[in-house]
Amino acid sequence: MVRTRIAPSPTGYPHIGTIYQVLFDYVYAKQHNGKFIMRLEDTDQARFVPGSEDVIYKSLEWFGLNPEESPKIGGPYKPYRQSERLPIYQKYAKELIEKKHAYYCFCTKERLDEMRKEQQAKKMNPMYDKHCRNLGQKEVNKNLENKIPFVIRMAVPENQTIILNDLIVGEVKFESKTIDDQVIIKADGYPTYHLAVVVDDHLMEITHIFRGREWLPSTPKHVLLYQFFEWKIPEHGHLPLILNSDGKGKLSKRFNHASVDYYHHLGYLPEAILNYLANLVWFHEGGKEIYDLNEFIKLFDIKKIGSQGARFDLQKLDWVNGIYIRNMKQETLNEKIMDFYKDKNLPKDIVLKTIPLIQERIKKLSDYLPLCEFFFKAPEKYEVDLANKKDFFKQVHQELEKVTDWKTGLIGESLINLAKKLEIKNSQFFMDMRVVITGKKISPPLNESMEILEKEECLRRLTID
RNA sequence: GGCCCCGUAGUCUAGCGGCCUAGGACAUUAGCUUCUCAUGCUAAGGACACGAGUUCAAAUCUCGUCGGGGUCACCA
Repeated sequence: MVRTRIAPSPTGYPHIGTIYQVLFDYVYAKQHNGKFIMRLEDTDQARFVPGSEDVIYKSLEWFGLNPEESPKIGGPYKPYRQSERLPIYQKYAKELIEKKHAYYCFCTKERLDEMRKEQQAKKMNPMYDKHCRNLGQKEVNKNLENKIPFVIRMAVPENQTIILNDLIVGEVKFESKTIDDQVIIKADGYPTYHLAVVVDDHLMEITHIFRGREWLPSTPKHVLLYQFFEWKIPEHGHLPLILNSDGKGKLSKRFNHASVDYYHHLGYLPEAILNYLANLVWFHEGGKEIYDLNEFIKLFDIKKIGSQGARFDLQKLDWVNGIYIRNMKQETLNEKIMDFYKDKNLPKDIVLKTIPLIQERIKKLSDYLPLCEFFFKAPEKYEVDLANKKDFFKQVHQELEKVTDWKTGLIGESLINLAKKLEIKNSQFFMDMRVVITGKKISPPLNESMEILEKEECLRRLTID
């Protein structure tokens, strides 16, 4: 039974990279009739941000990537919050100490800082000097009795080649001598990520670990821990990094488009974001680029995941999002727009009428109002100076008054006839009309818009002062 | 700096020794459609980082150089 997981930390608003990872966890699990679960990695008390846990659930729900087990809904492997599993980690850390695969370290922060400083001065790699690794049992006991603060470190073997067969990266080798004696239990008794992740993934019977490439360098530590415990190592798949659009570094919070929130507020569709994210690093043999989640579950082949980091391209996301909008049922788009502008109280019937006019003109929901505001209130200013065109509009007014059946076709007919009569080029004629009606040089089709606005309102807008 | 990963157009990629005159998509430019914009359709420009080697043949294999990224915490 395939089991995948997302293990976020409650440290703030979800990052788009988290969703990217969840996408592959979720899809892989679904594809193999497995389960996708969530575990909260809240072992860093210093970085804890209240409320983040809820926001994570909301985000996952928005994308439709709900876990089948989580801290909120529970499950057979509970608890799912690491802060509630402390005794478990303690137990396993003790086990490691007994097996001599870990040891107490009483070094002070000051000593470690100094040591690192010296190492750097000598251009050496900053690594723990294993000072406490060979402490005698007596001394250890004495320190423990005297309540000297300690951490527990893993005892990395001297000369061992650690081989990882990554589902995405392939075979990667590490030499154990380049690996630090990592802290696994902190002075506050909490485990570090490295211990907690290994223990929990094993206990929760996780079979496949998908995560960002930034984790690759710490994976040998995890492999070592699995070996210490004599546990089966789950499959690993290190996903290509998503880079900032300028290519400088991984997608970071410096850029607002790293946050899920950003897309929500701009009216991107979650299904389009997911499609874009999948397409960013994964290639469909048939060259298909547009596929929804269910289709992706059918098509996905892990072997086709790329190996380079990919820059996040907002323009392409816009393109994908535009396609999803164009393919949407009018009623659905109407609902989405109403929901997006729910605090504006737009009249739903009018919005529905405007949908056919704007469906192929907007790329995201937030494009709607800038394009359509004139339907709901008369323009307060014009993008073109109309001061010397009063007479012209008066003539149009007279002409349009005669139109009794206020329908697109008849409005257009009347307008074109007038243009001909006045010997004004259509382009000029309609541009002036467009500006007086909508206030802007760019708008949905004019005749259709005028029908929706209704005769009385249009005539009113033709009178300017 | 050590370790690890990676190098095809501005961006994401296809390519697995001859089918490559290097294919597709976004973006860009031009044209058509047209009352603006958008959609749609058509077309154009634009790439194998560099250098050696292996081979009858290299984007593709090897080595080196250069470049990019990740990571080196009692953070995850």
